Amino acid sequence: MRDGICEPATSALLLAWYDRHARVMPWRTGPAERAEGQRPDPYRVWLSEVMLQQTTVAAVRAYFRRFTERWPTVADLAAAADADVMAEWAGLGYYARARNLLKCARAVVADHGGQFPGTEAGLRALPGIGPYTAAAVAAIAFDEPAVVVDGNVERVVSRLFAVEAPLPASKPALVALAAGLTPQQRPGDFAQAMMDLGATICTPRKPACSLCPLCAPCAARAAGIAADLPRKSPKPAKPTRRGIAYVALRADGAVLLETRPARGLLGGMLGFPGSDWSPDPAPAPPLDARWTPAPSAVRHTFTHFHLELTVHLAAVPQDAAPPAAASPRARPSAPATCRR
DNA sequence: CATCCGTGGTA
DNA sequence: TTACCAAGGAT
Repeated sequence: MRDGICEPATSALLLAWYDRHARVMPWRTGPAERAEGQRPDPYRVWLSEVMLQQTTVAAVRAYFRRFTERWPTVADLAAAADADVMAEWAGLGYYARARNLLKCARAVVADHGGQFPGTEAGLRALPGIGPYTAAAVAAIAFDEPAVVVDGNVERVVSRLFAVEAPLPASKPALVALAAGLTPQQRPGDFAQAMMDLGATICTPRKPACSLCPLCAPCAARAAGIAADLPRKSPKPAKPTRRGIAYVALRADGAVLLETRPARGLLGGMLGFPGSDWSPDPAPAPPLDARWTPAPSAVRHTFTHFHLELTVHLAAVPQDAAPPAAASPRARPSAPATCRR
């Protein structure tokens, strides 16, 4: 962060708006607490920022509450069993975040005496903390004037300065422009204000420019192209993969699940045994039984491909056991019933 | 640089 | 129904 090139007028406009319109969220400290000089808890800020990576506030709220109730401190989380954390994260997506969450908590306890590093560089060195999260935690929890750039900030800045070059190539230019806006005072509030603005007013489609505190200085608004920015380079189309999932039902209600390999797609999560996912999957039943295919397939779309799963069902006896190597790397789970 | 990695909401 | 989008990081 360099000093001397900020734009006080714009950041002041935004902070004044934030003081009136900041959204209330469980990981934020209220104005009253801050008036008494309290800083946000770095553990809660970090946890919320990791959960919020590519994930909406609405989806995160319940998960954040459950995590902080079950593991109130980073030391509590560091002492948790892997399977408990993965199970608590189930449904939130991007499961590498949960694996790195545990690694990070354990590194904070083992290498930093249970206290999060207070600098951007120190945070950046921890697992699962990249440029965005390091800057966000440094600014919000430690009052460091770090340059916080997420998807919201990219959008706000590209419009404010009418940057027409497409993402992702324009990212460095947008970061430089954001650096010029970032104030030395209240950098954490500024960062959250930019993100609140992007989430509620400077939205991807139909931005509410008439309500925007930065309407006056906004170049895209003046040029009538706010809704067209930021431009983005076209993305390749998603291919379709197919597969077979085997659901073995026991009379007592238990279902056969396996723990997936620790890395890769859905790594470390529980799942049904199944075939590979490819254009032409080979059948791979986990045990001998009278498998009956379900009439219609289950469709799901991941980040980069469509999946069409055919479900095969079978009732199995109480003492049924899959061969030790039913699946090359996955391992059978203890008998389980699904919660969701 | 590009690619891989979920899920739910929305137009 | 489809495509895009959301407080990204690791490799």
